[in-house]
Amino acid sequence: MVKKVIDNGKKGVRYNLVLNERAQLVLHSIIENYIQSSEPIGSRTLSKTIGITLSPATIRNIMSDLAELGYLIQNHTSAGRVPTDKAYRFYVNSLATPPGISEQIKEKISLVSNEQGSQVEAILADTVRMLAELTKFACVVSTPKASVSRLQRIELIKISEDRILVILVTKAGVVRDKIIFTNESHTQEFLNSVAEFLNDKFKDHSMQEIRKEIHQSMVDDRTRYHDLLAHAIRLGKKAFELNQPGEMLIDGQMNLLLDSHFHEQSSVRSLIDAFEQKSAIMKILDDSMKHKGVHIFIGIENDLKQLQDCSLITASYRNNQNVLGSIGVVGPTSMDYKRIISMVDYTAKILSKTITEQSYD
Amino acid sequence: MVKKVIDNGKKGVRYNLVLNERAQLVLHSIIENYIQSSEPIGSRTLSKTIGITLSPATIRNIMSDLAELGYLIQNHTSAGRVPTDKAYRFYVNSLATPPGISEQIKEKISLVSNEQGSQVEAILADTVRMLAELTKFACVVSTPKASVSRLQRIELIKISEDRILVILVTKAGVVRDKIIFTNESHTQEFLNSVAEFLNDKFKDHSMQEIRKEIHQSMVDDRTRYHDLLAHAIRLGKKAFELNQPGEMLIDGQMNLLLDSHFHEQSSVRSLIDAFEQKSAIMKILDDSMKHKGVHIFIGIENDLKQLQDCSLITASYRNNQNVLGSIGVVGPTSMDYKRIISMVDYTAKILSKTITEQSYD
DNA sequence: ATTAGCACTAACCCTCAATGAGTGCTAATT
DNA sequence: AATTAGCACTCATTGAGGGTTAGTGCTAAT
Repeated sequence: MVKKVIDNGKKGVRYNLVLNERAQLVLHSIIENYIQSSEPIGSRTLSKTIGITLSPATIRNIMSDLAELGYLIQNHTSAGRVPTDKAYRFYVNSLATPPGISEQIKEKISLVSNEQGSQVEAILADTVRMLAELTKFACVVSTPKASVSRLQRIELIKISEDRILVILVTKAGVVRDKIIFTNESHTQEFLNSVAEFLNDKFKDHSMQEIRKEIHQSMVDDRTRYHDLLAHAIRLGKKAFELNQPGEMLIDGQMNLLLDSHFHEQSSVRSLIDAFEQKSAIMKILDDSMKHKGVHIFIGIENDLKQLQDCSLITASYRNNQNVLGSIGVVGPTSMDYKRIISMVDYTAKILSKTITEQSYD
Repeated sequence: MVKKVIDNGKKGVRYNLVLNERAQLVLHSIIENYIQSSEPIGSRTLSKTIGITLSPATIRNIMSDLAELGYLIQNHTSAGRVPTDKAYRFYVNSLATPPGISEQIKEKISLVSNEQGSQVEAILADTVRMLAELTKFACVVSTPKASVSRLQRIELIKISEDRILVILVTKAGVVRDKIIFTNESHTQEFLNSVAEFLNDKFKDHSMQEIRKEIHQSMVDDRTRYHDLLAHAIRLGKKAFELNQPGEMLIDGQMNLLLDSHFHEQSSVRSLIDAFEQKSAIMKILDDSMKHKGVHIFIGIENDLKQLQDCSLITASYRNNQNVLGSIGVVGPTSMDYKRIISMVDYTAKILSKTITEQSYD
């Protein structure tokens, strides 16, 4: 029978990582209580709500040890204790991944964007809005990465003497348009042949590949002697240039401002800035695309300073070809992890399903 | 010499609309003070800041009358007075329209979206963001109305057996894409001829006109005997169907939440809802498109309940053909009208200029 | 018609004491 | 040896009392 909060099997080495079962139970209970109430948890309260019979005094001792180990902190001497980021990390690690989810919520998530023929962007917008409404936190989703998307079709439309509208349709169903400028004037017929050429050559290739291949062609001697080819390559280079830095949709930022956890903190302003700049959050979403399943970033685990009072729950979505992007929730570190994790996980799955059906294959 | 606050030239008829000059001056001064300080204005304070020499007692009398006429209210007996919506209406009506604007601000506004070849949506997004930053309030802009835009070009792209991607480019430079479903499968070549036909027939027509003409054609007997024509009309009907309900871009909502005027009120939640629904605000923007110049909606003048603690300043923007949409600022009723009006006015002008240059003509 | 004077009001701020939830420590109990 | 009861202590929170202040409305004097 284990007897101390810390029990690594060796005497003398006191501050180690392993908590005995009872300590784990206490910590678990404190965290769940705190998630519910958002108020510091005292030993008396806990001794009532915790399952087993344990006097306040005993709990105090355990809590004291947990505090020493960095799982809990006190705001002041005579206050209850509050979980630290380390505690939340312990908590989410101990959760079965992903936790269950009620049928009711499942249905709400599934009902989003069942309109036939919706564009991908619209699906994403609907999804992120739904998730924000459901979680009452801020939600973000990155649009399908241009570099990994495969070309379905390219169109070139002459809109003035020196401007050409380029339309790129990817297999994932994303339509991107941009305007490129030319020095020489082309007829629409000529542009059609160029587009046809590019379609033939690059259909099903990823944007990344296409850019590489175009670069290759440009150093290729043959290009210089073939008029259509030369023009196609020149225009193609401009058309496939990565100028879309990858978009991100945000919804429910307001929820954060109304949330009591942020309402009183001065960090609100900087949090907003983080959202407005987008790039930093985008980076987190990008990173999480590389891994499978749900990702969790708790407080200080976030590189970004402004997010160190928040937790991020992310999950990637995909079609049957590629991982396309990821979706995430930003909330206070004391969020209801079970609930949010399961929602994000399920939403990502439904989103993947919807987008796969929508893909042009 | 006028002797009473109210002076309409007739004795006995006391509560009328005309304020004498001194009363106007007092009211004006109260409003400008309040806009500056956001704190109730007392007679003592005012007697110091107001230009002419006037004892607090006299001012008290005038203020009392103004209160009776509904220009001022007191939160409690021993507090200073605060302007009502009616007062702000008086104030903005008395302003030279539009007030001047500093060169520094002009420059900031002009610097937005000077990137060559930006898409209209990008220009609008940049503009609304700039305006939000400048005003520190929430800003909205409606994207060019589809119905009045003139067709520059239509493209039909086959993306699967039963799906066609429609790309509409308007003269104003807006690119819209949507997917339509067909029962029968067409080759890309056929779609090209259909698109060519539609381009020939409808280029430079407004979407509204096009829909009408298509409707006409469908009841026309000839259509039935001409295969290409019949298909073109059938596909065209779907392609030009108005499914884009008119978009709206919002920025700086956060500014409102951080604004002290809203921070403490319970109306925050409903204000956010108003923004999320969009439709109500969209309607206001649409209405303001019909009139020229800057439009001002103060507090209760807004039909929408949730906006009755706000004022809206809007102005329409246009290219050299049509009024396209409008841009607006949403802030507290006690906003600095001079500043905001001039900013909105100037921004709308710059936006019109930029978009006109961008138009495909 | 204007102003000075005065009584009155209500918010705001400060202090102070009581309350209560919570702790840490020690000694008694199991 | 672990657990618990008891107790002294801490500190945020609350509410009452009192002074201060900015402001009003009314009346009488100018």
